[in-house]
Amino acid sequence: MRKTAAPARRVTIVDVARHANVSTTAVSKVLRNAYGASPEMQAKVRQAMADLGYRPHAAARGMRGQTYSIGVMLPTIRNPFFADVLDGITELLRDAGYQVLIGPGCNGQAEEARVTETMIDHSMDGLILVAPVSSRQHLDRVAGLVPTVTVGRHGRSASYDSVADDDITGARLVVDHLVELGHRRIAHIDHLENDPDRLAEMPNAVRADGYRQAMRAHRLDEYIDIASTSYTQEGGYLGAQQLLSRLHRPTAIFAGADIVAMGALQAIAEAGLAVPDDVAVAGYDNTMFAAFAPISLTSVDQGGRQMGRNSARLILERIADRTRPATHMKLTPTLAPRRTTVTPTP
Amino acid sequence: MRKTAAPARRVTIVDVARHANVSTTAVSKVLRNAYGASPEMQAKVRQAMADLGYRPHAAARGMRGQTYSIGVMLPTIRNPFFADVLDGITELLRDAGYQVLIGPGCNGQAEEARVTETMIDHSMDGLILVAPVSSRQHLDRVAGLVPTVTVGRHGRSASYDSVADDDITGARLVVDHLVELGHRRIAHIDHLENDPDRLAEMPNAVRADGYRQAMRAHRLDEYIDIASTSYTQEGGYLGAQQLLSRLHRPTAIFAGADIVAMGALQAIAEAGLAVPDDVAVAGYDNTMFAAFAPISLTSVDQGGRQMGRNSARLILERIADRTRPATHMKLTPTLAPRRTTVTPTP
DNA sequence: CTGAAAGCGCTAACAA
DNA sequence: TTGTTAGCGCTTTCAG
Repeated sequence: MRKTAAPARRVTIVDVARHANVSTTAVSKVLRNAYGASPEMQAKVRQAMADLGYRPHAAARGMRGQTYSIGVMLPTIRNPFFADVLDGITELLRDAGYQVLIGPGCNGQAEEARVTETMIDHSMDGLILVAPVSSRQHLDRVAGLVPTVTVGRHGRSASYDSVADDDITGARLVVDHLVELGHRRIAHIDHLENDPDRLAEMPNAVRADGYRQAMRAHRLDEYIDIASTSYTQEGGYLGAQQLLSRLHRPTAIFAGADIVAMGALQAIAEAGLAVPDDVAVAGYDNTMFAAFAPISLTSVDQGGRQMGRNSARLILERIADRTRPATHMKLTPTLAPRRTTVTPTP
Repeated sequence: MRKTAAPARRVTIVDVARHANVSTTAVSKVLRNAYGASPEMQAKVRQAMADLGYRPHAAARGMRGQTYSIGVMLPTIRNPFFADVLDGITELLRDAGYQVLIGPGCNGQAEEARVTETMIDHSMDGLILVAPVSSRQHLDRVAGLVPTVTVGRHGRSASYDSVADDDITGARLVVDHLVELGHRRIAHIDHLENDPDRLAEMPNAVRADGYRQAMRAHRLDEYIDIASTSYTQEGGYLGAQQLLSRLHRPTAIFAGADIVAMGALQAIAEAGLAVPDDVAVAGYDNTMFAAFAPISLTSVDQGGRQMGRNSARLILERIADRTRPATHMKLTPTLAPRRTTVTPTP
């Protein structure tokens, strides 16, 4: 009764064609909804596909045409903000009949190159790169090989589309809010950045710039104080420790991301200080954890889900028309004030 | 000067072969470190590959041989526990020269089937399925097509390997701990499960069983109380609300996962109750957020990273030998007691 | 509207 | 040890 250990040959278009008494070309056409297949033929072929449980082999399709799959690179899956972005992406692509595969967390250019190459090697039809740290040169090379969209990053390249948040405004929202509450010693925790490209294009760098601009606008130049660590929980912890050990410690800390604020809160708690009375804290991204009651973190909402949806739309457009000029979207953030800056009035 | 919009043809083994004055077979052999290539030939070919910036086309390789890539399916990227598992997986596979692609969050069997099919369609060499909810039938079918390892799930199939946590022991650790602290009304928040397969195999169901067993062992049968919602933050929130509205409300809540405990803490805070004095809380997974000071959640550590590493090792073994008998590993968890159950003695 | 045939980049038999 | 050849499953000319 049982087949031998032979790994169960796949159903191919040849099988479908035979079953439906048509040519493989016909099957291929139906599969792609291509022009040149009568309704009867369509019906016959679809029936045969259903009967045989046929599934197109993406790898094989990729050798000549499209694979109908999109690669998404996320910097890390530990930052819940990226989950929001991903939700937006999959929501839209799923409905469009595209499959989504994710490249795993990466730190630095080498890792990113590995991930992008892997996706190209798998003949993905398009790439969505979330907050990539690679050089413009690398991004342009990738975009030359496959339609590409960046999310979060600010550069306006001619070879790929982008969706970004207006981080200057986002930082200003936080500083304005804190100043209004009476703070002057407002410090910032940043993701350390040296590369000149990234200094101009990465969201963290732009946020730091926005912070500086806003402080100056309030004539608080002398209180500008940035701890450069990294956009991780540990980075926030170490950054806050630095800031708290200043001769005059800040009364408010603006962390560049919610996950950074998490670490900062940890350091503040360990130092025996109270939030927001001793030190107020604000984050960025308005993730689930910011809204989480025991934390209740003031944060900037950049609409991650919407950014994801937009990037998906852009990649589909670019796949449809590779020659259309690059589109660059910039979304306006809003502030969600919570308990880490505002003491609730009873 | 510039090339036309032609999408830059890829470097293939034909190019490499021509450049090195050898056959394509020779190049293929070098690429695979296969037997039958002299050192000089190896050197020549490798040089040519470097000169031309050659990269193997995974999709094409997949049509005849291996793609050297593994698909990892995660139930969701919102649960930080899965990040630990993923870290263990990538750490090991990267060193083994394998690429890793991740299937995006899925809820329910239909979504899981989509993801597994997608990975099979991309000719992945192996699949690591983390806490899959699919039927055994589906898993066996998948495992028949491609080497497969499950993580977290308990069933001992003959067709795929598995790595699981001893969830019975884990639940007992929590109950013992709470009983020792004087608790009797210990309630549990579970992930609702109806399917008989999953009732026996899913970690959540086994944890609930372990909870019941441990309560009975302490002669606390009458206090057994389970709120069945889901393993999400919202599930924890709703589950805790249910439990807190009981006529006699529990003095301790054992949440089936840290992320569930997060939601429970939110509900408790909103109810104006204190942790751990009014209600003690324990979670499962010992994620970063359990260790996070403002939360400081008592939790069971099942060693996610180690589970990931083990699953990666198993998949490599199975790729190397498809006929070897299935291996099933079970790891023993430990308890990490923290402030949500134990008031620090000053 | 339909189908035969060539070929995508690679690997696996087989021959030399 | 090396090279020749025939596909893998699909799409794409190009005839019918």
